[in-house]
Amino acid sequence: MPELPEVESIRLQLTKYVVGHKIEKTEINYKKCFQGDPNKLKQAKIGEIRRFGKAIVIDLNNKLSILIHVKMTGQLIYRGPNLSPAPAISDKVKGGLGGKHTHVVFHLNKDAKLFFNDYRKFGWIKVVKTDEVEEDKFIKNIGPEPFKDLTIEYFTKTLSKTKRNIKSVLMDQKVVAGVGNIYANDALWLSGIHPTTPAHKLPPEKVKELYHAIEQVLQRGLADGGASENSFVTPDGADGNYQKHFLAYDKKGEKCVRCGGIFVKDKVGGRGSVYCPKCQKKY
DNA sequence: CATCATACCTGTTCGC
DNA sequence: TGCGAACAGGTATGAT
Repeated sequence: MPELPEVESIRLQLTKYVVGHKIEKTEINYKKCFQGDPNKLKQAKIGEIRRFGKAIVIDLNNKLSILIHVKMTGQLIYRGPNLSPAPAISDKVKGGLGGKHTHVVFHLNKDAKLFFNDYRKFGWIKVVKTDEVEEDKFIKNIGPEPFKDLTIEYFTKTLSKTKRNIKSVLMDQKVVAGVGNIYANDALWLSGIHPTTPAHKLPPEKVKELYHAIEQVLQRGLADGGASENSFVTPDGADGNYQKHFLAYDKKGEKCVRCGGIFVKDKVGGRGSVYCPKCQKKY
């Protein structure tokens, strides 16, 4: 569920469902994904839910916070009285809730539960002091947030300083927080830029177009509640909708609606990249 | 220092 | 159909 719109959808739903609940017990079935002392969470009340790039932060009323990164296939799913009627669990939740891919269960008061599922086991949860969230090694490395502190000036300056291909730069969390493979593919298509273009070769007007394209595709993803192409589900257990509106991602072999070219898929920066070779220009 | 390749896992899809 | 290879939305780490 990984990118900004997906994680923000998680944050919004968690804010609706788990804020105010108390953690009664933390059940850990896969120790490697959990850092910190789960016993310290006992009886803590859940306060604000924050997001830093693709990371979720759950603040508790005992000066501790729970940091969560779902990586590619992690899922946070709430079942309890704040969700009624609860939608059916999507079949993307492999093994269901409490099955072999459920690594952590936060047992909350009022018979509620928050499940952490992750069949690929890349995701992690850690307990840190709320005061020290911003100093956390992972959080500290996250760059400016789109719609907040990502400015065109900073973006232009950063791109001018690197020779890496623009696709890798977009997915670099230090450059822009929250952009991953789907939205990088779509933003590059929207701005008509070839993914292997060296970042520093982009003319200023193209950088500007790309900047706006990033915000546009993220905005669309947010409006759709994220993309459920693979394993993403929202905490109510349902799917998002952005997968119905992909611009380039997952369109290999299909016709480009802008120029009629055929989308191709290459590996760029170690990841699959879909683009239209006819109208996405390399600089 | 900057950049690239690989590893971490398991489930699904692709190609012969 | 069957079976192995390649791949999947991310990031840390080690190599170059």
